[in-house]
Amino acid sequence: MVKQLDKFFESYLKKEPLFKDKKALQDHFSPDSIPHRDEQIEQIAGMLAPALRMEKPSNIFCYGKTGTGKTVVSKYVTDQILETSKKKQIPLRVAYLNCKMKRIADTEYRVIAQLCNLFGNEVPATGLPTDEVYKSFIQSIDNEEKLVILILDEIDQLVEKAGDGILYNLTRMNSELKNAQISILGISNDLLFVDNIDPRIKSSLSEEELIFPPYNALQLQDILKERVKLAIRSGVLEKGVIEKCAAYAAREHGDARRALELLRVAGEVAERKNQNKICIKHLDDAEEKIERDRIVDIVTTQPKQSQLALHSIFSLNFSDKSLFTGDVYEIYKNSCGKCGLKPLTQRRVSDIIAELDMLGIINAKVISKGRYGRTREISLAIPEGSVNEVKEILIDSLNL
DNA sequence: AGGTATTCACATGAAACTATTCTCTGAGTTAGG
DNA sequence: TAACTCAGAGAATAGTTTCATGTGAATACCTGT
Repeated sequence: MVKQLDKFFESYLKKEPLFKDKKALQDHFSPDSIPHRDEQIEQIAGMLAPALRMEKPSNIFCYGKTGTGKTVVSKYVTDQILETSKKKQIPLRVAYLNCKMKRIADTEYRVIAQLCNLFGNEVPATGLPTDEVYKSFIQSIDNEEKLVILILDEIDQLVEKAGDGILYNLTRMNSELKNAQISILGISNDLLFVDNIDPRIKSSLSEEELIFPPYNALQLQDILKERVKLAIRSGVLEKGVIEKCAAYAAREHGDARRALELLRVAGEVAERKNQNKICIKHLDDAEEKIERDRIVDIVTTQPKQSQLALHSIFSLNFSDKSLFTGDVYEIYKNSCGKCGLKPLTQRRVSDIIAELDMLGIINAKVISKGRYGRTREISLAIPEGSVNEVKEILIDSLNL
């Protein structure tokens, strides 16, 4: 056994790796060139350029679906402008904040606290009144004349969770600042986002708007080719893989991130299977694996109560009859005792079911059964193959 | 038959509560001068 | 007297509970032919 393993590792090392630099296919990689986004780059650059003359740039707002290059472009442009400003000794600062980061920057307090920390003013994670943190933030940037460009990524998530008060306060902050000035560059995945915020905020926040259209298959190919050059050893890719990969991703509203992930996972699959080529078949495997991983990840990270609710749904799903909230709640209540959880109210379970629907684990559609009331019709939304795996996870985690 | 009214079984919203984590403050305590 | 400790008051936040209100269409109930 040991000898075999020994051999395995040795042959692993001897083998030519498929990847040259896997980083180039990963999420946070910032490429040197961004194909098919010249227009947006130019526009943002133009909008931010006044900063180099110490004039406050307009607030900018970028929309576009996921994986259309909003973040990459923003980072790229701000990096460049930062470099220039350094050369010319212009006091310009850029702060990037992803508002989706759980427990880091997803509430008003935490966003401001993060900003404080970014500007070197340590602020505790809790215990302080919010306006105290604002004061601290103002103090930390207003000590000298400078411009601050604030990139708020996934700003829609933030507003959804914490309301639009932050945006109001941030836009208003400029009038309180004596020396420094803040410009906001908001990035949103939700195209309808601005319609739901206070018009006053809207007008001050999106003085300039920018739309990132989805990539089409050809453009995705260009992006992939670009990255493949950096990431994968030449000759490893079978012909047609890039095309297929781009086609897959184009089908899903032109998401470049998805395309890159798909290619990376395909490579990993091929590597694990000990093959020296990445071929089209691996793409299918990759797609499956990504989906499976996503589900497993979601399920394992759910809180116990949600897991139990999910388990109840699973145990009822055998019968082909449609499944309603009431049924699930009954089973749920009964199972609570078994694994020592305090049963929640139906109100809460109803919300949990809605959450599970949002996560794409189940389908829960609100229907009216006329005389027999209104409820959610629930069914599973995960592929047959994963059902058992998920069940195992649930049983394990709830020790049923 | 055709039209209106009921009614069910939850959905959906808002507000209030609970528990946890953490800061700040000031009273009381301690140790050293 | 300065330094330290420790309890209590406040905050932020997540996760719920409580209370109130909303809702779509299958039935029940009329109505007039």
